[in-house]
Amino acid sequence: MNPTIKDVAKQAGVSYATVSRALNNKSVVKSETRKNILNIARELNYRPNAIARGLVKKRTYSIGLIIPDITNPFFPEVASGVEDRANESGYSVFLCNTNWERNREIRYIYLLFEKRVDGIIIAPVSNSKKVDCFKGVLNKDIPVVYLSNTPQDGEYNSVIIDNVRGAFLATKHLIESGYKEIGFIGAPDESLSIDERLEGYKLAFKEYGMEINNKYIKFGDFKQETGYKIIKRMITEGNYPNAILAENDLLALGVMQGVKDMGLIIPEDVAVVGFDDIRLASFPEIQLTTVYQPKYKIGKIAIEILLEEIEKKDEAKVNINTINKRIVLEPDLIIRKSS
Amino acid sequence: MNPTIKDVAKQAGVSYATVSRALNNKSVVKSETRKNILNIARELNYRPNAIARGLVKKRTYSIGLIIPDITNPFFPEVASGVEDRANESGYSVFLCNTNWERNREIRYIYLLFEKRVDGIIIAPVSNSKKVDCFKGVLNKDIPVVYLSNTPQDGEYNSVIIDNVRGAFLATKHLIESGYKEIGFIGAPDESLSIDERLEGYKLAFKEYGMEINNKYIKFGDFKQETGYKIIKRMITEGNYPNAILAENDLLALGVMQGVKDMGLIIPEDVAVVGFDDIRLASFPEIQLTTVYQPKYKIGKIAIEILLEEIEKKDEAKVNINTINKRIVLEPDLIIRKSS
DNA sequence: TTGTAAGCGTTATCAG
DNA sequence: CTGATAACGCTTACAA
Repeated sequence: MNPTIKDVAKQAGVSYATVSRALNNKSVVKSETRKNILNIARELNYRPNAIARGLVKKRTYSIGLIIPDITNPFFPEVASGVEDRANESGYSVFLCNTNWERNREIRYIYLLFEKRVDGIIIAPVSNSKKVDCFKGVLNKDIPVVYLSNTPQDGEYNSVIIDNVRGAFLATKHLIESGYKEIGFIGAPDESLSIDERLEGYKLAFKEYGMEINNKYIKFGDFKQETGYKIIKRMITEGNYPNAILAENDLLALGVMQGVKDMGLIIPEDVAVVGFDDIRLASFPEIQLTTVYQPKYKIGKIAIEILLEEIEKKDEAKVNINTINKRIVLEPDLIIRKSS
Repeated sequence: MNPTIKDVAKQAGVSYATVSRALNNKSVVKSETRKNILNIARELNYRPNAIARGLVKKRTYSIGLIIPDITNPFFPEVASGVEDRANESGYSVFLCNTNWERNREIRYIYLLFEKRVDGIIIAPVSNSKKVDCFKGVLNKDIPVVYLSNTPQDGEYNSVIIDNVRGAFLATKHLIESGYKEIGFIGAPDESLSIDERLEGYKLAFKEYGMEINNKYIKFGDFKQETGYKIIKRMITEGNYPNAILAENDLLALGVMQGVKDMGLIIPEDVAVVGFDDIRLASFPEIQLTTVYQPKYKIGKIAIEILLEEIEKKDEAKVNINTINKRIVLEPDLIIRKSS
C-alpha cells in the first residue's frame, strides 16, 4: 500500500496532524521537525492522497471540459488553451467528448458533478433555450462557462465570438464579390450558433436588398461528409447556388471537395466560405476563405473566467449572485482563394 | 449544500447504511424501503459523492491520458478511441497534454498518481530506455499502457504499430519507384519510435544494397513548420534528395509545402512520404503517401487493456506479476500522389 | 432485513 | 509549537 501521512508520522515520531501541517507549510511548525518530516516523506516516497484532501476541502482541483467532438480540429485548439492554463494553476481537466449526443452530454454533466469537479467548461451540443435540461445540475453551485450556445434565459458566463457579425461579414464579402445566389449549409437549427450565423447571413441579404432563396439553405450536421453530400446532390439536381457559406470549415471543406468532384471550379463556378479557420483552411492547396476564431484564446479566456469564479465562490462561502461575464470576441474574415 | 446520504436517510427514516445499500442495489433491502429511498433520493436531487466513495473503495473510475500534443491530428483520434470506450465503462479521462515537455510529463504522472487514477495511458515524449524517470511512480501499483516509446528494460503493456516495418515499407516503395536519393526527417533521436522508423529506413537501403547518405538525414521536432524549414534550407543550399520519408504526416506536409514554395514539383522533383495517415493526408488536394496507423483503434485497444488490468488488480488484491501485453499492429502503406 | 460503528486519508479546531 | 480528535461522505463488516 502507498504510505500515508500516518506512516510518515510514525517514522518521524510526531502526530499526523503535525505532518499535515509540515507538508502544507501551514501555520507554525518548528523548522527542525519540518525538515525531518519532509525528509522522511521523501524517503518513503510519500504522495498525498488528493481524494482524501478533496473530501475534506470540498475542492478537487479538477474541472470538466465538455465538447462535442475532439476530432474536429476546432476543439483540440480550444482544449489546448484550457489545459495549458488549468495545468498552470494546478488543475486537471476531464475530457468529455459527447460525440454530438445530447444524452451523453447530460450524463457527463451528472458524472462531473458526482466527481465534484470545481467547475465546468461546456460547448453544448444544442441550444439550451429550447431544451434546457442543464438546470438542476449546472448553475446549482458549480461554476460554469459556456463556449457557445449559451442558454438565453438568464445570466451565464460565456465566451463566444460574434456569430452574427461573422456570418454577416462573410456574406457581405460574397455579395460584394458579385455572387448573386448564395447558399447556406449548417447543422440543424437546434443549435444557437447556427441561428446566429443564419441571422448574420440574412442580415447581409437585407442590407443589400436581396431576396433569400430558401432552397439554397440546407441543414445536416457538422461533418465534412455532410457538406460533400449536400453540395453534390444540389449540383446533380442542377439546382445550386454560385456561392456557399458553410457553418464551419469542415463542412466547407466537404463542399469544396464536392464541387471539385463534380468537375466545377472554385471560386469561378462556386465560391465557398467557412467558419473557424482551422489550420487546414490556410493550406496552400486549400485556401479556404473563412471567419477566423481565436480558438486557443477562447479556451484560455474560458478557463480564466472559470478559475476566477471558483476562487470567488471559495472566498464567499455563500454563493453570491455574481455578475456573469459574457465575453464576445470579434470575428475576422480571412479572404483566401476559395471566394 | 448538496444533500448527502444522511439527508436521504433522515427523510426516509432509516439508517444511512440502508440508504447506501439501496442506492447500490446491493445485498438485501426490502423492496418497499428501497423504493421509498429511491424516491426520496430523487426528490432531494441526491447525487452520490464520488470522492467519498473513491476514498473508501480505493477506486476512482478515472484514468489519465498523457499525450504530447492534442493539436496534432493523430492524438485526437486516439483520444477519441480511449474516451469512447472509457465512458462506456463508466470511467472519466483526465486529458494531460505535455506539449512535448518532459518535465510536464513527469509532473503529470505524479499528479495523476495523487489523484489516485485507476490507470494511465501514456504516449511518452521520449524514450524511457534512455531517461527512465517513470520508475517509482509508474509500475508501482498502478496499471499503465504505453502507446509508443515503451521502455525497453522490462515488460510493459503497450500498443504500437510496427514502426520498423512501416518505415521499411515506405522506403522500399520509394526505392522501387526509382528514387535514388531518399532523405529522412524526424524528431531528435531521444524518441524510440524514431529510432525504429530510422531502422526500417536503413533496413530497406540495406536490402537493396544502397548506400545511406547521412547528409540527407535531418532531425528537428514533430511540427509542420519544421518540415517546411528543413526542406527549404536543403533546397536553397542546392543539396537535397529526390525523395523524403518524414517521421509523421505533419512533418511531411511541411515538406510538401516547402518543396512547392521553392518552385519544385511533387513527386517529380521531390517525392514525399509521411507516417500516420491523418485525415488531411487523403485530401484530394494533398494526396500524401503515408504509413497508415489505426488511430482510433490504437486508443480503443489501449483502454481495453487498461480496463482489463484494472479489473485484474482489483480482484487479486495482491499485485500479481501479470504477463504484460504487447500489441503490435501491422502498418499499411497507403500510396497516393505525393510519391 | 436493518442498524451500529469502524475506517478510508486528509484537514481543521481545540486544547495544551 | 504540537497532539487529540472531530469532521468530510461514503462502504462494509459485524451485530441485532
